Amino acid sequence: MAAKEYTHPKLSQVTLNAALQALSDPARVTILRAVIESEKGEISCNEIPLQLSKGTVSHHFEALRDAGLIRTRVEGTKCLSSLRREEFEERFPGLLRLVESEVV
Amino acid sequence: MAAKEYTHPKLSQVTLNAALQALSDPARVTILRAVIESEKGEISCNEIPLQLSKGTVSHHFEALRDAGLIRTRVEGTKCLSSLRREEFEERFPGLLRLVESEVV
DNA sequence: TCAGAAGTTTGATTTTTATCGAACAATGGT
DNA sequence: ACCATTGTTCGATAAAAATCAAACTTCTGA
Repeated sequence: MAAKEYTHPKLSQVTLNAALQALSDPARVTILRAVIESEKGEISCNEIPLQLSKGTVSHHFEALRDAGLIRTRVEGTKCLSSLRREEFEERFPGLLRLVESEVV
Repeated sequence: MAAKEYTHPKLSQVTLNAALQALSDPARVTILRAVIESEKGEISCNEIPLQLSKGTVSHHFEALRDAGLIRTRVEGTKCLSSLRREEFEERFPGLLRLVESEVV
């Protein structure tokens, strides 16, 4: 779908707790990494390597959005998400790095 | 009580997910900050400024211990917990700083 | 104009986590 | 020896989060 206008919080409105909460779910970290590693810096919902229903994936994207981690824009019938790297980094320095560097 | 010997994981055994999970609960963050700010670097369970039952507080301490955030030792009839700052910092650089610096 | 694709939303279910109160165990002081 | 203090553990309950399936919306392309 589309015509949906996504809302993105200012990073100043995001609490550390909300950020940690969002990052403490393995599925969301997988999604976030997929976003980060996507070729064009943008990825659509159904490109995620997870065995989860559409609804669930949609919820996880919303959670990441609400935590200020990603931004989403509509493009035709799909919606593309990308990392809000600079803003998030400024708000919570070093946190993204942990998620990105962690191998285990 | 005592005679209980607490087990502390090696930091290498702690996953980022477990650490974030442990830190994503407000009560545990409150406890952790109390540990950090305690005069002698050690604090006992019932010195925590929270309206939670003994059992619940005990569980939270266990969670922090399992996440490699604190170490606990027995001293007479009480048990004293302190921050595993260096080890945790080495494993997850910058994470503690966020918890400590966050005002909101 | 119609079918298919892409997400969202809703309602229900399951799983996980937090919480409490009570029973229990070890210690220290009296 | 007691008993109060300090935590732990257990069983039950409640609250929160994840998940799915199905219905729905919007867009695109035939």
